[in-house]
Amino acid sequence: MFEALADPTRRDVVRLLGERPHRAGELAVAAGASGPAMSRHLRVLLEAGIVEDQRVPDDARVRVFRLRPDSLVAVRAFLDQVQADWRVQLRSFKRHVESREEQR
Amino acid sequence: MFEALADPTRRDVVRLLGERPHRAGELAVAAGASGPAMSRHLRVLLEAGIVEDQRVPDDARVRVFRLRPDSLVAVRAFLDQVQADWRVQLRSFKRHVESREEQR
DNA sequence: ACAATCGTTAACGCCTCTGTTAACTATTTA
DNA sequence: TAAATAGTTAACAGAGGCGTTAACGATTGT
Repeated sequence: MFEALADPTRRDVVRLLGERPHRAGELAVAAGASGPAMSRHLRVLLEAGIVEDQRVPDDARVRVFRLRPDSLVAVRAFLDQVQADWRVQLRSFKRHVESREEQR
Repeated sequence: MFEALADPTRRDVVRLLGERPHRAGELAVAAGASGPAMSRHLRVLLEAGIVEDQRVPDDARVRVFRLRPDSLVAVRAFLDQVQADWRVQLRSFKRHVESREEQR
């Protein structure tokens, strides 16, 4: 998940697929990567469940990739948990300061 | 940013620091990492701006690390942008389908 | 002064990730 | 049938990430 998004080229792909579905070759050009390189990036994203592919009926050579937006919830969940904990931490720190002030 | 969070040990550290500040040694034990390994993980997180450190006045040997929760906004911004684009995409797809249905 | 503690840095080896070139499969077109 | 197109796979090399052990610097306690 995070590992899959660690690569800048793959983040570009995710951004591009956020806008609209793309074919493999389009992604390679748009992201400035070679064919083979893009192919492996796409496999990583597929295995991470971040994208899905589909062959178009007209031309069975091309693969169209699209985003699976629900897949990013895991990343968001991580952030949510950390920041929720942080708020609890802040609250207890605030209590601590206030109790010290009462002692004056 | 994403690179810093790509490592599971570092994500553990971020989770732990979400709960409360920790000393370097505590983090090493809690995350099951050796001292030197943790030291370098912490440097990565520092350089990514995800954590900050502070030496305690009582004992100048220990370093206390705490989270900088505002630093994670960049990650959240990435997700927000992608998912906002996705919603636009969905909307235009819906229009497309509806216009096809009108043709029947 | 001496020993113990906290944490970092250095040097090494290993493994994984990434890109490139070349070859290959499958499909479409001339 | 032959050539062109879309994309993947294979084999190689380079670079960087990660962990370990050993040594080090700084601080604290006896």
